[in-house]
Amino acid sequence: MPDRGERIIESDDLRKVGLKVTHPRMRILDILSNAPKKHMTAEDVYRELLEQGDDIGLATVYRVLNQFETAGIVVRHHFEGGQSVYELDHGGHHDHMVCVETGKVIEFHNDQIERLQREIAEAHGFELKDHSLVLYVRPKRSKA
Amino acid sequence: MPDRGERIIESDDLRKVGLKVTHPRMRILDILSNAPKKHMTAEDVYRELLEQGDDIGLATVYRVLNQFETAGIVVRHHFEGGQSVYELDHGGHHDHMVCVETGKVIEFHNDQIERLQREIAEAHGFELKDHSLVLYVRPKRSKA
DNA sequence: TTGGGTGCAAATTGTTTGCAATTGT
DNA sequence: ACAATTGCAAACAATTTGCACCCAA
Repeated sequence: MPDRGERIIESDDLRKVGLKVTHPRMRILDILSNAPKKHMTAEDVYRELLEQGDDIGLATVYRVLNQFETAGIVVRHHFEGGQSVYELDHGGHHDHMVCVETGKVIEFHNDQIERLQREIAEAHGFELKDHSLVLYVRPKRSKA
Repeated sequence: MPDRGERIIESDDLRKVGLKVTHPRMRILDILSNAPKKHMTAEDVYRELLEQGDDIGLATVYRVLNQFETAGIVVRHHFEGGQSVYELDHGGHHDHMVCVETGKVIEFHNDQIERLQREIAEAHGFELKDHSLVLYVRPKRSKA
């Protein structure tokens, strides 16, 4: 099976963006790559590190995540509820759907919506630089 | 000209939702109704109150805005950049476009996008409860 | 009168930063 | 060796909360 853009990020990717290959950075990359949840808060990552026996400070987690964001290795999202959530940036842009009951995050992409957004911005004399779309959903009731 | 849903919110609206008609609440409603910016942060409202000579605490502004949100009198948005912004809820739903250069906020509504969102949620076995769409734009360059 | 409302200061929450010690290269 | 990186604690920013006093109903 051809890998669908799920390329694993490794040491070279860090060097490439001018970041030294340190233990904390590699561990955080590993967590982000292998964790069951693709979208994690800084605290999530921190707790996971502790559980795996790594003694890395929360401040470092924040610093590293910021550097990764700047380097384009992770994307930061601001869903409702204060904390930022981070996810590895595998390239393909997508939007999110958050289940308000389970908290589960589903990714999706819709070309038509993307195009409409661009058109709307244009129509108002603007150029679309970026956007944020989050659908808050709940499981379709069987009959309730 | 028929008023296009720009109904002014008054004392009765507060009583209706079980909130006493107090000076701070009325003043904040007034600011929200007559301010040049329709989208304000708690600090924006607070500063405006001070400028108008009202001596109302910042904590009260936050408390009142929260009560208003719960009561459905205002809507709270989380654009990029920490602070929450509030705007009077005049009923009609709309999304936002934020100019990353001037900070200006433009409202828009697009039925097609609304419909697509509902369809996407359905297609994933969910029911759309709410959504948040913000376009980050910049003035279309003349030639730069 | 009286329970909700307010101001102020102190407490929280999420995140950033200063600095001395540590570590990749 | 030397600059980059980390850990820890202190600093921050936005928002919330405890409590004694105050005011709308």
